[in-house]
Amino acid sequence: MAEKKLVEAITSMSEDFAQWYTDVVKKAELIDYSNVKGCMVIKPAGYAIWENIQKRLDERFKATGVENVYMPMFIPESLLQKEKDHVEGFAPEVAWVTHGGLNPLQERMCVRPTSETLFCDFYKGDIHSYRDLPKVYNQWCSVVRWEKETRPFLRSREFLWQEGHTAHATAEEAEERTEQMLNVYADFCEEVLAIPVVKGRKTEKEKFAGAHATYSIEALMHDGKALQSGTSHNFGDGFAKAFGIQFTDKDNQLKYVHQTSWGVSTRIIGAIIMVHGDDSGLVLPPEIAPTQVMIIPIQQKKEGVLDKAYELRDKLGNFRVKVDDSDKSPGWKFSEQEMRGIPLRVEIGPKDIEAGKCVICRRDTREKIEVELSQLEKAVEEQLKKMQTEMLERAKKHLEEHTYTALNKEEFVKTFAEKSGFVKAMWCGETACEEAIKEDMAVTSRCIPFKQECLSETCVYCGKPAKKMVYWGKAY
RNA sequence: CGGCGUGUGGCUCAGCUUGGUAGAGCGCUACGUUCGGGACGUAGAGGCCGCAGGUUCGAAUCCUGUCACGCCGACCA
Repeated sequence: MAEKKLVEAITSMSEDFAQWYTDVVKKAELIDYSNVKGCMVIKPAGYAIWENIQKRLDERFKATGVENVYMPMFIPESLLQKEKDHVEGFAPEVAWVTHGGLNPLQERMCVRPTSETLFCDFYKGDIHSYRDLPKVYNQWCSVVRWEKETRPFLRSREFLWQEGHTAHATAEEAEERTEQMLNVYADFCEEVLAIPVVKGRKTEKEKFAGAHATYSIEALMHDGKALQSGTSHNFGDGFAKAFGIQFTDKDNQLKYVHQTSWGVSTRIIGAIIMVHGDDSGLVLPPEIAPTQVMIIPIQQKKEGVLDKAYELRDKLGNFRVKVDDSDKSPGWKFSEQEMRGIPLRVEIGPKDIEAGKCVICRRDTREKIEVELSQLEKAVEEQLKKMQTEMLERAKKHLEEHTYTALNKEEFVKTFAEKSGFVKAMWCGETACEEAIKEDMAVTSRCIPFKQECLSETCVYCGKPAKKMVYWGKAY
């Protein structure tokens, strides 16, 4: 695809990827910076994407029996401290509320960085019998983590997400749910967002504070950096024991529940931008695009042009379609549509009307096609479908082409020095070795993929006997 | 938390070295001509120069302090 730079205001990706990202986020009007450091205003164009993500994910959740609830946003300090690893993991980045109005609180409360403790506290009182299980709750909310370095969507001090929290009678059922939700995320990413992901398990070092096991989906951005795009945790009965969540089972024995939690955040919007975007701006997969088709009238003041544009809009009622009837020039509108990543553009002017045709143009390839007006609906449907499919294919190709293998330390170091992407390599399974790799190469383990391969018998870094194949990478 | 950088109309910035009536481009408003890849003309509106002290006859400019934001690291969804 020819990457002709059409919009001056957007820095090209190859020149400065970080600046490109910021430019796109701003020019596509997804967000604005706010007066609170690290907190962003999500503007209509950005929020509409999130609403679609919510809608499409929520329907997939519900299909697996999930019910939505809402928990308080404050967590008393004593509650946060109940699970040791958990509090150690989150304490450095929580925001504290110390006053109610003018009076100091008896006990300070943090603004939830995540809600495990609240769900546990609730489940303790709500679960008594095996008949009360499983609990498969989810909430859509915002959480606060006092990050030091922030970036729009990728890392902000307050962000929107969903967090599912479940309680089960058996360890097997909890494990099943953990994997089920990871698959829901992975399928959603591929089918709706056109983002291929690597599914796997996190190492001990990278797993969630308090979890027995953490699974994640890892996506590869255009610059070769990895982005953890969704996580699913199996808590075993660790939290249950810390919080005393017990039930009487069928065999009249008192048992602890087994829990899971899983989440996807607005960070995924960052993934959409960095996987699909180009030098002209955002490129949205048709499935998730708030506006799928923008109709741009040419010479709109000429009689009949706008009427025709509105007529086409009504005819395309099955799609999310808009007419840009502002009095900007057509060229302006083209650029605007491209920066915003609207998948399809329909150009309609006097010449077209006379010929009974119009021009449609795909955002990703910029391919222009002349279409008979009578065939427009069909053509739009076809092009949107095709675009969705090809976007996934392109992203898959990028992922494959930027996934390397390394058999020994020399190759490992060399690959990361010369390339950017995932490197598959064997690992001994020791945290000390993983830490040394990070220290030495600024590379972290992304996951231990479910699809294991045996590349060699020894650890790529320390040479000890290898236990697992791991995806390594530089991460956001 | 360390390193770097920036605060001047809505936006991007010039002016600061060497103190002397606040500037440009874009955007905005009105009217007209335009319209197939960011059109043009004419007229207009809009700024106690981040904040607080200080030096000076006089501070956007010099000094001190402070706040905020951005980028790069370490830490994290």
